[in-house]
Amino acid sequence: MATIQDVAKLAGLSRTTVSRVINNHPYVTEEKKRLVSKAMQELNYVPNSSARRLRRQQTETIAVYVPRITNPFFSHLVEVMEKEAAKKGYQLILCQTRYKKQQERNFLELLKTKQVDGLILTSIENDWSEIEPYLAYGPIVMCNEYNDTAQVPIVFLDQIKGGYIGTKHLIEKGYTKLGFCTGNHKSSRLAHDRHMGFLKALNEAGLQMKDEWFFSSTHSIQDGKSTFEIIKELSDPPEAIFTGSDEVAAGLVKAATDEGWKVPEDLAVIGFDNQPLAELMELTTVEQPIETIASQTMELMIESIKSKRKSVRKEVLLPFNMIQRSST
Amino acid sequence: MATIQDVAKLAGLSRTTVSRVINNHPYVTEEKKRLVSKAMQELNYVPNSSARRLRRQQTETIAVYVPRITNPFFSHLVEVMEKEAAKKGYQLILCQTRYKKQQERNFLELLKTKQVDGLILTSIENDWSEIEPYLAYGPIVMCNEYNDTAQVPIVFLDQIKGGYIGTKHLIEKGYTKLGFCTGNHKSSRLAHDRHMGFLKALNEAGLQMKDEWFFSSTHSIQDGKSTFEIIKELSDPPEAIFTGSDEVAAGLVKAATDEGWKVPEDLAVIGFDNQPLAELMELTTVEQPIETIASQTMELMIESIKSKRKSVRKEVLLPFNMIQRSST
DNA sequence: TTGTACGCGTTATCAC
DNA sequence: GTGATAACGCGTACAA
Repeated sequence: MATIQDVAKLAGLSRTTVSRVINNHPYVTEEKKRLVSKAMQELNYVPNSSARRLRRQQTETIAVYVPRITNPFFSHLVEVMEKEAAKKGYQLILCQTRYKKQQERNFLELLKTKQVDGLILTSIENDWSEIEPYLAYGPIVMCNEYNDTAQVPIVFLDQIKGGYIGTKHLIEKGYTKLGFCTGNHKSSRLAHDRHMGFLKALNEAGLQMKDEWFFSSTHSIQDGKSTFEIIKELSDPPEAIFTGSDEVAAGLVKAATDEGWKVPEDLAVIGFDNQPLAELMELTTVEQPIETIASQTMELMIESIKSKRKSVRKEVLLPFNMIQRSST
Repeated sequence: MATIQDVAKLAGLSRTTVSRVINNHPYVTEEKKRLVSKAMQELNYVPNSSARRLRRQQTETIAVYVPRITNPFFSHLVEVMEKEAAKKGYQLILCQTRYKKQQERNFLELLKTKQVDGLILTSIENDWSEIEPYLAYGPIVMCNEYNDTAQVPIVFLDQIKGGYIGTKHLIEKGYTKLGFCTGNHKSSRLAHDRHMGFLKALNEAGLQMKDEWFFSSTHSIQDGKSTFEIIKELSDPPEAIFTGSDEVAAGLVKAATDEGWKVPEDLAVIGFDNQPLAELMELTTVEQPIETIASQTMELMIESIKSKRKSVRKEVLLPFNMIQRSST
């Protein structure tokens, strides 16, 4: 492995000059530049990045926390982030917290041990108070998570609005008996907000909702199918369902059509996320602007790294899109 | 930021001793160990990983190349790899080649500049001759890609067999008119092999195939739907279709049932991968043992890093599973 | 415009 | 058992 020293020797110059050429410093004669370049080529030289990191005290690497990369929402987020990061010369380290507090805490050490310049959190398992101290070691940006007090940039969606516009859409289509499916209702701020939006739209329209039209702990395709099994037994079933997820919506539609129900005539369904599934099942869905969230987040991250200022709170609120297909 | 020097000073010992404690070297008195630990805690000290990397000449980081992380096959692969890597104290850098030669070549510099200890390739865009020279800088392991000559560990599936068992299944179910969908037929070894397996099963059963039952450049759900549009116009349509992808299979089934065809009575379809889509549409599919591929690959990678021997060829061949559902 | 010399934070080597 | 000291490879203040 050739070092900068070897290049210097071959070029008959000092290490300093070689370093200057590598880093495009001014005050180097064209002639010496050529000499250095030639020597570098000849020796197949590349700067050693570990040494650079130590010297410059930065790594050009960013850690991204996701619960699991197989979740299409997060993989899409990461896809765009990696692209944006690469464009600006940064690498991405993938950290899957697997919804575990301990796992998340382990990864925090990356920032402390200077293995990365910053942290992007797309989901948070621990209390903010656990994470806050690490701000001392480098910037943190939150993405798609919300916290009232954290003094960091936050890029997020107004999930109340998301619930609202989806529900409003159903109401405008003329449905009056609306059902609601949600995931982990109690713990998640996100699920809670969507529910608020749902209720707000209901209130505005003066609609009532039956308790038996509320379904919690629905996450998967299978959950959607099971939910339909319950619905079809109801004496007074809902006409339309707001689901917080395309998976659940897809399961509902599949089970319903298998049973001979017509969608949307017998049962309308609206999903969330606009995943490939939604296209397949022709689901109307509330689309989250994933590409924008991701690129904005990355931009704020790199900005924070470069500015080296104290972290400050900054909220970036992004809008949703309704994608209408044939399920409503 | 506290350094090892600060700890030494506070503990009233030398850097050497502190380093010994950190790295669990023998020959340190219990008493001094305690002293050092106390000082470390007090200063909230963590070893600087850049300095460590420079000194030890290794990074405990592995780069994983995938075309795009949003492809469920690759995200599943990466999910498991990250998990295995973390278990053994390694980080993963995500590199999306986006099916571009240039992009792939850019990432190769990671190995050369010592930013990672090794490379895992789950797809290859460039000729092997482009990549081979980088073996001088660190180990490379291939995963789900095949190459005849590369002197590296290769973990892969016998795609000929994959095509064969899927087709055999259709034949055993009694179908005799078999169609075939493939992606990028000409360039990809993988697609080519599956086709070979398909033909082998056909031959063994003494079956003939019509040219019009062969569909190339099919990748997406939409392609599956379009393929059905062609099939339904044929005067002599196939009874069953082998597709190289659950997406295509799902699109086919969706379009067919929408048109009032019964699956599998009017048209049987078999997918590939066992993605969530396959469960939703109740697709029979050929499952690739993704978790095994991923963990075996990671194991070989870490082994290669640790052994520091010259890279040698080693083939690990893994079997498929048939998952039978109601589409056949 | 170029070179000298020092430091980034660790760990390995060798003395004691 | 413990402690100087010298690398690891690079960048930069300062001097020339």
